[in-house]
Amino acid sequence: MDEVHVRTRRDHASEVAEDYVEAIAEFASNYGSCRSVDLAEHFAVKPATVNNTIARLVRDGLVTTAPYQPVSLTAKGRKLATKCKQRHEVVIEFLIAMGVDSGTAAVDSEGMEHHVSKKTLEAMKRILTGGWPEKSNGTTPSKD
Amino acid sequence: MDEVHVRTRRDHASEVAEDYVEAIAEFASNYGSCRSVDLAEHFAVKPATVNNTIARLVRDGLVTTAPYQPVSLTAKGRKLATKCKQRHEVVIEFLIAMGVDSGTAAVDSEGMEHHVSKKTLEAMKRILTGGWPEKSNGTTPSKD
DNA sequence: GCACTAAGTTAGCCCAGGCTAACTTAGTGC
DNA sequence: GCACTAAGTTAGCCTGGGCTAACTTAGTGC
Repeated sequence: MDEVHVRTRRDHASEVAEDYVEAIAEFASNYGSCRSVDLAEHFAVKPATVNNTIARLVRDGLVTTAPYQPVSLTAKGRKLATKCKQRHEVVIEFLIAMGVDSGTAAVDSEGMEHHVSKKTLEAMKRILTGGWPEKSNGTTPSKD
Repeated sequence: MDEVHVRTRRDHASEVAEDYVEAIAEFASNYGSCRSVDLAEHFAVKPATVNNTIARLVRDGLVTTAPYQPVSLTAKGRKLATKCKQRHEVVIEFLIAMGVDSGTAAVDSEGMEHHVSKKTLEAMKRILTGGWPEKSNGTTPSKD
């Protein structure tokens, strides 16, 4: 299955976009709006880099902005942000439940979340609410 | 903690290198040697791309090669390959133990493994051998 | 030993995502 | 209302990791 790597590369491409919309939503909800400088600080990158990235997000229909104006999410961007935030929270919670300290959980989840498929996410939720699967009760061989 | 993102970006940079040394070790052990065409097929990329990547690996002291010759790992490369392989195996095994089907586990692990820290890996091993942590038995606040 | 094929190489291109340096704009103080 | 500062923008550069197209090399058949 070399398609595996194709998929992984595809996930990769949208990572920064996902991180940005998530952060933008966070700033908007905490401070009413999200400025470039907020994002630059949050991601530890330079303002010019933020500008670059925002341009791509605009191109991809995830955010809107105007010169010297804060950025805001489109409906599409908001939807993605919500999805990412929920996924991120589940992953962190899961790591902590595994016994990982919260600092490590924060770092690891940041990288991992983008590669956690819907199915794996469901498994995490299942375990968080219902506990670890008793023995091998089937592994329900789903068709991919 | 915006250092989080710095770390994630750093992990990122070495992902391809890790995947390559792992694959090279695999081919070497299965077929005695590893050719460019093997890697191209395995990662679903073009031969020219493999060449590019190999050049970086040589630069970074992970592999050695000569024109029209198979590539082989340096000691450093072998060490990295071993580490990655073990980590990869633990992650897959863990996902499957979680109740994720093996196809999904293969894909997800491919992306996730590079972001799984030593501590999270230890937690996975602990759970695989000793079971899910009963209640919150401390979370042993390690000092990062 | 020559031709053909498969493998590998080289050059030149693209995009993502970083950077610096230099500039412009907006907002505040006085 | 002007000056200063903080924020944002623009241009130009770099690396990683992809690509195509055209070439070279190695190995095989006959």
